[in-house]
This record gives sequence, structure tokens and C-alpha cells, in this order.
Amino acid sequence: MKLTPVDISKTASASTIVFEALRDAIIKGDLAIGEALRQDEIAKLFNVSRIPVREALSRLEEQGLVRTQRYKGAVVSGLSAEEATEIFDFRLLVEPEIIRRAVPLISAEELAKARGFCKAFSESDEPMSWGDLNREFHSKLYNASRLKFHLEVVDNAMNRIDRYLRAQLVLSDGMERANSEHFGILEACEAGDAERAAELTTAHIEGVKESFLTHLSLLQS
Amino acid sequence: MKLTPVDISKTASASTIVFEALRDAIIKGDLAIGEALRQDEIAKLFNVSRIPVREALSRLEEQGLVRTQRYKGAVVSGLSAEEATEIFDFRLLVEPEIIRRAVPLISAEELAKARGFCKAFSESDEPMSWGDLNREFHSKLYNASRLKFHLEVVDNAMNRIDRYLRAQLVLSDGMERANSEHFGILEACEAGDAERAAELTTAHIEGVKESFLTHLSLLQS
DNA sequence: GTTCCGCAAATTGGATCCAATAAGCAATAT
DNA sequence: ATATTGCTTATTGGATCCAATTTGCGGAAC
Repeated sequence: MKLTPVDISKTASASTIVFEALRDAIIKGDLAIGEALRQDEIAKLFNVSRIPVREALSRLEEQGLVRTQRYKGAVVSGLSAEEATEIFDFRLLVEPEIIRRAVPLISAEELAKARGFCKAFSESDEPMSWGDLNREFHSKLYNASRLKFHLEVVDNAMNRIDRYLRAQLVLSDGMERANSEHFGILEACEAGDAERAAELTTAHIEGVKESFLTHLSLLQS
Repeated sequence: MKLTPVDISKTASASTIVFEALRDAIIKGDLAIGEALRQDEIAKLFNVSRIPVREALSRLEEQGLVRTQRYKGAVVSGLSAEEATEIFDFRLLVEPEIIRRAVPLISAEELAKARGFCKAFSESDEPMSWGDLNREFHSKLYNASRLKFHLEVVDNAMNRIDRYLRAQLVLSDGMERANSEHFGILEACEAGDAERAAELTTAHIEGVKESFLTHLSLLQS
């Protein structure tokens, strides 16, 4: 038999489709912080009833991306300066360790793909795609660590600050700087120097954190 | 007017009640790993319809406490040895940093309460309550750090291994050892020695991890 | 004019009902 | 005997309907 099988049990349910669409819209900043998410409105947009919408919203709340008040509904949740700072501190703690453990495990083809994202990032003149390419580059390297839980948690942390990172990239020299730092990290990985990769990752996040804090007033708009 | 106000908007919805009950039952081990969670059955137990049950289940899945397959339902999710090891590694990374930052902020009355839990733990002869007191002791210290995100994430990590920790406490000298280590950590906190508290926390988690790994075959039952 | 009350519209939470899928079993064909 | 097909039951996913709560507004009381 010549058929490419598709595991149909893994097709997405309505609630998952709504969940992912809302999640992406929130982290990209397409939905403003504080904006109310009306069940009815969303249901109509997706041509479903409110049931899958409600499941999506409770999942989003569990992820910290929306806040719900009983009988009042859900709003997109944002971060105070302190909360955002804490997220950066968390990343500073965890990501260097992830890359340290990823380096000895990373394969040649994974490195090649990471270099691909890195190049795509450096060559892209579409500010809209910078955020995605940035995350894909880091993910590619981190995934080699096989540390599922760490990756899950870092992903959650990234989701909460993603919109600020995108804004930060287009500000001042954010993009150029990230770009050269990425190549540095990549080279350390290619050289198999886990310790240097970790240090450069620390410096990278530290730099973004600094930039974030100095431009805070602009970003909060 | 002499009334102690109650913010009635914060009263729990049906779905929250079901969620919390299921979560606690799962982390305590009252529900076995792999056990199927039938919506109808749970709905009848709580005298609600399946709607709030489904919301609870999707929240639990978002927390990693159950796994769902479309049209097949949810089962309590467990951890492989590798996954559990990873959780301990995560704790080793994050908890020492939390306590390091908590020590300079902790108040006298928080210390007093922590000492209370510590004593209660040492004096309790109810193995069923050891797990709770253990977590309450650590939480009390950690909460002083005000690191909301870190605390949230560590709590999630603890939830996933809670059932194994409970089993580990009653095994061999688990309880006695945890007990003396707790007093050590507490004293370092009282002395304001953040670095020592962090080191002792590392050693504490390391010890539990060792014990967990050596008794793994027993715990997996 | 201001405050309070009550009603109506909007919205959420939950129950009930229907559709889609999975899983087990019996019947039939080979 | 075994494999395949079709049916029946159990279970989940989703739609529709109803109840509870919030919120804004208009009128009455002072």
C-alpha cells in the first residue's frame, strides 16, 4: 500500500485551534494588554460555540497570559516592570545552564539549522519576522539539551515578555546587537565550548534586559 | 459598620473547585498514574455537569498533570526516571537562588512561622501530613523572595514530583534526614547568611534526589 | 442637583442535548 | 479457526439553551 499515513487522532480540536490562535495573538502583541476577550465575539470569529472558547481561555489563564474575573471575563495580562525584570532574572538563571548542557549533545545538522535561522535573522529586513527568527534560533540550540521541562518553562517565560522583546529589537541598535551576539553564541556551540556559550548567553540576556529597562517608558505605551 | 468583608467575586466557580480537588488528588497520589479520568464519573461525584469538569481537565493538562487524547479522555500523567531527574536538576538550579534572594528580605515573623512548620514537621508522627508540612516550610521561606514567577514555576515542578517525595519521606531515614537539614537551613536564614542557606538547600535537594534515584524501583510501583 | 433605586441589556457560568469517535462484540465469509 | 465487517455501547467534543451576575441608564425621592 502506498499511502503516507496521517495520525488523525492528533488533529487539533476546536478548543486547541482557538487556544493557539489567541496565544499567538497575545504574545505577538496583536491584542493589547488589558484588552477584554469577549467569549461571544471570539466564538463568532472562529465559527464555533462559546464552549471551546471558554476552554481556550482557561488554558490561557493557566499559562498566565490572561486574567479572569468571575462573571466579568478575561483580559490580556501584562507585566509590571518588576515582573518583567523577574522574568529576565529567571532566564539568566536557566538559559545558560540549558545551553551548557545542550552543547555536548548538539548534532551537526542541528547546528546547520541553527546557523540557517541565524543567517535568516541577520538578513531579514522584515521587522515583523525578527521576533520569530530570534526565538527559532535560540530554540534550535536549546532543544538539543533534551531538557523537556526546562524548555517548557523557558518557553512560558518567553511568551510573557515576547511582545516587549519584539519592540526592543526594532529600537535603537537592538537588532544589530542581537545579531552579532547570536553569531558569537553559535560559534561557541560549533567549537563545542559549552562554558563560553553559556557566558555569551548570559551576556546576551543581560544586554536585552538592560535595553528593556532603559526603554521601559517607551515600551509600556 | 462592623463587618468583615468577603470579596465574593473571588468565590470559586464549579470548575475551579473541581480543578483544585483533582489537582490535589493527583499530586498526593490518591489517583494512580495512568488512571483514566472519566468526565461523567467526576461530574457525578461533584454534582455538576461535564462542562466544568472539562474546563478543569484542560487546566490540568496545561499544568502537565494529565495527558489527554482526543475522543479518548484524560489520564493521570507520571514521570519517567529521566523526567523526574530533570525536575530535580531544575530545582537544584532555581531553589538555591530563591532562598539566596529571600534571606535578606525575610521578616522576623516569617521566620517564626517557618520555625513553626519546621517544628511541626519534626514532631509529627502522621506520615500523611509530612508532605504538606515539608512544602509549607520551604514555601514560607521562599515566599519572602517575592519572586512570583520563580515561585509559580517551582510550585509546578514540585507538583509533578510530590507523590514521589511523599513516598521517599517515609522510606529509610528520609524523614529524619530532611528534618535535620531543615533546621540547618532555617538557622542559616535566621543568621542572615544567604550563601550558607543556598548551599544547604542545594545539599538538601541533592540528598533527596539521591534517595529518590536509589529507591526508584520501589517508588515506581 | 444629587443620590438612590430599579429595570434592561450584556455577559458569563453551567446544564442539557446532539454529533462524532472509539472500542468491544457478534455474525459472516473464507 | 481466523479475519473481516457491521452493529451496539461508552465516551468525548461541541451546540444550544437557561440561570446568575454585572453594568449602565433613567426616573423618583430628597
